[in-house]
Amino acid sequence: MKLTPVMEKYILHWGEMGTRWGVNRTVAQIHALLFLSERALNAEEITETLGVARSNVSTSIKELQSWKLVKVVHLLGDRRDHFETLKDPWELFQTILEGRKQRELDPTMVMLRQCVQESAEDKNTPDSVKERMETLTEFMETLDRWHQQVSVLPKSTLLKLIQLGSKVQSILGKK
Amino acid sequence: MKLTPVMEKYILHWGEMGTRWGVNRTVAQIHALLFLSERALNAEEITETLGVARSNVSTSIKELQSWKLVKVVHLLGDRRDHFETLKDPWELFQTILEGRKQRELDPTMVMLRQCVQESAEDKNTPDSVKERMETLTEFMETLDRWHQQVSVLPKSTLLKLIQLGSKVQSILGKK
DNA sequence: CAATTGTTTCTGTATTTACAGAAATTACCG
DNA sequence: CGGTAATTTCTGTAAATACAGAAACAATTG
Repeated sequence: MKLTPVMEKYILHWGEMGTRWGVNRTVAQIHALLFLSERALNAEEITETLGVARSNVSTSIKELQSWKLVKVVHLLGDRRDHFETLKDPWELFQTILEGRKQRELDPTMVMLRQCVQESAEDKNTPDSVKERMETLTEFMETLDRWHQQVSVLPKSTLLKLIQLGSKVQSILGKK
Repeated sequence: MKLTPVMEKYILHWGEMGTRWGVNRTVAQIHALLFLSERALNAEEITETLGVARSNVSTSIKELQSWKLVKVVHLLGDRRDHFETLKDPWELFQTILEGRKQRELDPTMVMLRQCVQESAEDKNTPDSVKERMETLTEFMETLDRWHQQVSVLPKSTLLKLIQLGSKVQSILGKK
């Protein structure tokens, strides 16, 4: 696939940011490429366009699939896998948020619950520590419940909520 | 500072997760330690408790300060800096969110605006690509405005909003 | 204005992560 | 059931990151 300078700029930047987002450069670059591409691309095309090893593309796509950001499609008369990504920014955002929650929050919530449990019958751990762990656990669980409920709302509702901005305050006040 | 097994577990886990959160182990461990600690700790105490090099503590604290997660306090009759962190989960969450936005979103928004500008008078870049970049830019700017407005709302309002969960839908409907 | 105490920056090493190229595996076709 | 195309896994190397210990720097006090 041929890239114009702007496209190249976009892909390179996305790649740089990838490391900050918790994925490696190639993973992020592939995502950027697929995001800009009008059609699904096969591994070979990705390899050539980005100038990375074929194996690297394979591994990176698996990673993107684990994030549910890329899916396979097939074209009639072509044996090769073709890949495409979500094009809608909102869906993209939700998917990434979900992935990050799973990787960055869920394990901690498990650990916190264990800590709260274990510390219950623990005479040595100061009460202040126990309390702090409990407060944090509860906060994260509240946040989690909120996320669960909100994530299933229709996109239009969420968009409305976001457009509302700080005006939610008045609406909440009335409640 | 003496650690009980639960505290150790918490700190070690926090350290492991740190890498996923975009900071290194020591940075995250120090944050965990300060979060559990009842009083502000000096660098020496942190060094001993965590068993890391003094210099490492110094660098890590600077990093935590750049996140606005740690601040210095002084005790009467003690020349040494003492460090403490936010204890309120909600404030913690907001601060981390703010830091991540700055590091992970703001640079991309700058880049996107440039791309949109540059592609305006660009004959080679396909329209579909331009449109996709524009849509993404607008989405991120909407999200950004929302964040700006919401971040200044009082904690109580936000907590109310979160407790509400999917019930916002009915309230929005009425609007 | 030495001596002491506290803090930061520098330097080299160890660890981790990313990735290319080769080898192996799998799927498909005549 | 060979043969070929497509994909994945393996292996070694390169690059990036984390960190200890040393050196340098700064501030405070008698």
